[in-house]
Formats: sequence, structure tokens, C-alpha cells
Amino acid sequence: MFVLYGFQPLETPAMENLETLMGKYGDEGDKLIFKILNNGLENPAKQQKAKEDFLQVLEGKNIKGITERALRYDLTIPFARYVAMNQGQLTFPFKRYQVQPVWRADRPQKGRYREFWQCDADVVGSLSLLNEVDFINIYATAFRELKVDVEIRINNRKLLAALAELCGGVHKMIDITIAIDKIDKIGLEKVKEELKQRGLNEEEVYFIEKYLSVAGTNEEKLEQASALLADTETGKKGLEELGYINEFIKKNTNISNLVFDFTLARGLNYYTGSIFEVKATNVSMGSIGGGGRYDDLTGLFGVPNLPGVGISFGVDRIFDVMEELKLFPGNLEKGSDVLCFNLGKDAAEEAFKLMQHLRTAGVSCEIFHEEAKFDKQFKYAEKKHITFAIIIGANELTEGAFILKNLSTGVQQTFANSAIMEAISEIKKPS
RNA sequence: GAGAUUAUAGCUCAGUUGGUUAGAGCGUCAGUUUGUGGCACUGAAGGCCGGGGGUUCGAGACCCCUUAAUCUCCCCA
Repeated sequence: MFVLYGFQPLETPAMENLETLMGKYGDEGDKLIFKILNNGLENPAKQQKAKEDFLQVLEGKNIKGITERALRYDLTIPFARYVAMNQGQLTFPFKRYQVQPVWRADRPQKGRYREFWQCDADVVGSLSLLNEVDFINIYATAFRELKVDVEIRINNRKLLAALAELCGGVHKMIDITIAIDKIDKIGLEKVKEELKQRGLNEEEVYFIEKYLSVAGTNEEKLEQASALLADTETGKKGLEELGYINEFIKKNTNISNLVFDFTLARGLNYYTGSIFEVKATNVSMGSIGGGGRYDDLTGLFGVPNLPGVGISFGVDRIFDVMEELKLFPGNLEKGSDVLCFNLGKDAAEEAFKLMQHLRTAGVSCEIFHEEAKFDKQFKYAEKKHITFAIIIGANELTEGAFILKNLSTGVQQTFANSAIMEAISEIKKPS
């Protein structure tokens, strides 16, 4: 699918320098990075230093002497590092997709894993909002094909920045977003409380309340938000971007599950423009996809002015959702095509020869691992979802023949060894 | 990082206010049935009751510690 949209595959190492990862995911994120203990700490010559360093670790610091590598926390930052390192060789805009596990030192629980797979797609080196449109299209198409009903929520960090500008200054943005992001869970009143705790005055809280009460269709929301934020340069810009994307999607696709959500904040520090989140409807599960635009991601790695935008699929959670919705067909499990019964030494040898022919013809088959009663061999075939049994008993052995039995219909037929091709076509016949 | 719950047979779980030999269903194995499965019946095997300590005449059960899992909050995919 990603290839269809012009993306190339890429893989990056599971390990990164701790320094590369720290500070990119917010304070909470930093705590959740899996750190790797350095080797060689037992070296006597370095033990004094190691002990001193460890005392610092106990104070909550990350000291290179103890740990300088870590497992990747997501796929975006390692990708940014890769782009920064290889910028000379890449053609921009560079589009890649990546399916790999990531690790978070979290307490595992429902829908939350210490190790889980992400499937990312990013574009670096383009400011065009067409990329956003493309990603929304990818999300919508992918989940439609998986038959999972979702809501694709979108917001723009610029609106949040504008809101902060009007409510006490840009430095308040993190505080404000952390609070309003919780509205779904704790409700408006609690959010207002939290905002006050975080140092906002009555007037500012009131303003945010108005912002949070924006509702209706995407167009209506846009209009209401514009009344509040269009006075600021950033607010105006953010609203324009959202408007463009919404209109484009509406005009050129049949996607109907794109919704504006002005409370959507998303934790990752580096987002600057559009932010996305995908939630399955009718299933209680956190977001199963997320992403956004970061106008200067590689700047942190010494390559300024490279904008990017990307999305991520939470593979394990999507799997969980599909399982909960019973979207996996029951007959996925399929064993070999044929089980040859083992009815003694000579018969087994004959069966073995037969199997060579079957395999050459592309029929998967196996022989029961030991001589056993019919009963047992039949039950084995059933459990392994094997469709055919081949039986060579004493009679067949002397006749140079074998019995082919279809285990689901119970119909069986005797073939001469020379007529093996007929048997094969019987096996391959779609049932 | 904060909190709750759970841990008993291969699996899912019972086990009463502490009391003799710790049970069931499923699965496994054997038999009814020595060359034709799915069903049924009969029987058998299978347990350091997560680990360590304590209370008690007596602990699967009560207390403390420990480990692990599950779940909630925080945060996130």
C-alpha cells in the first residue's frame, strides 16, 4: 500500500544513542525510554569512576559512564537522525515507510505493551499540505480495507500556540495543552480546575472554555474557532491550513470520518503543524494511530530547515481491536494439504516416495511421526486442519495403490500409484 | 512513578468461620473398537496450592516479605 503512494521501505537499528532520544518526547517520554547498561563497568581501572557516576544515576541523572545507549522509543526520531546523517544521498522530498518494534519502559496493561510494533510513513522535505491529504487518505483507505470503523481526528498545533498567546503567553502552551487534552476523560470542570492550578487567571480560563466549547460540523467549528483566534498570525495560519485540508478532502475524496478536534494535543514535543490521531469507534482502546507535522525535526541533528510530516499505525492495538470486533476469519489456520498415515515400515516407505511426488507438484504433505492407530492419526489431522489423508495399508501395498480420503466430506477413492496425477488434481480442486 | 486485584493439575477455575486423603470441566493416556476420525461410555496418570518467613496442636486459606501477571491512574500506539 505504501509503495502505491510512493514510499520506500527503510529499517533503522533497534538501538540509538541515549542522547539522540532524550528530550524529544517530553518529560514523561524521557522516563519511558529503555536505557541500556554500559559494558565494561567491572573494569577495575574504571570502578571508582563508575561508582561516582552511579551516585548521579541515583539522583535521576543520565550519565554516559553508566548508560549511553537506549532502545528506540518510536520510529520518527531514529528516522530523523537517519535523514540528517544521509541528507547528501537522499532525494527530497524523501518518503519512507517503516515497520519495526519500539520499546517503552511503561507498566504493561490492556492495549499497552513494553514492546510493540509501529508502522510509520513520513515525508521529509516538503511543506505542501498535499502530504497531509495523502496521509489522511492512507489512514482512511487502510482502515476501510481492514473493516475497522475509525474516526480520524485532526488539529493544528498553531491553534494551540495561538490560544496560548492569547492566554498568558507561548510558554504556557505545554501547560494548556496537557490540561485540555484530558477533556474527554475528566470533563470541562476538571480541566478548568487544572488550568487554574497551572497559573491561568479567570479571564484566560474563560477564554479557553469558549475555545473548548466549539462544536458542530468541521466547517462550523472552523468558523467558531476563527472568531476566537483569527486575530493572531499563527492562529490565522493554522485555521487556513485546516480549512484547506478539509476542503480538499471533501471535494476530492469520499472520506467522511475526518473530524476536527481542537482539544487534540498529542504529547510529542516536536510537532508544529497538523496533528492526527485515529480512534476506533465502538471499541474501548486508546488511539490506534497518530502523527503530525514537524517543521524542523532534523534541526536537532544539525540539519536545519527540513520540514516533515508523518503518521504511525499502532500495529498491536489494531490487532487487538480487530480481535475484539471478531474481524479475523475463523479458517485462517491451515495445515498441510495431506497427511500420510503411518501404518508400518513398508507402508511408510511407500508413502515417503509418494510424498516426494506430491511436493514436486506443490502439494504440502507430511507423514504421521510414528506408527499408530487410525483413531489417533485422524484426530491429529483434524486438529492440524489437514484436508486430505492418504492411506496405504496392506492391501494397497500389494496392489501398488493408495487411498485418498477427503476428511471434511468423508469421501474416499483408491488410486493406482501410476495415477498419482489424478489424485493431485483432486487435492488441488477448490473445495 | 502512584494504586488495586490475582497466583491451586497441561489449560480454565472451585475449595465454606483454619480441621482427616486438595476437587471439577476441558485436554492427555488406556480401554470398549487389531484397517476408517468427529460421538458416547469406563478407567488412569497428572499438584513442594508462585517463592520465603511467621502465627497455630493444625495453614491452600490468616499475617509479613518477595516475585510475577492482570487492571486503573499518569502518559501513550
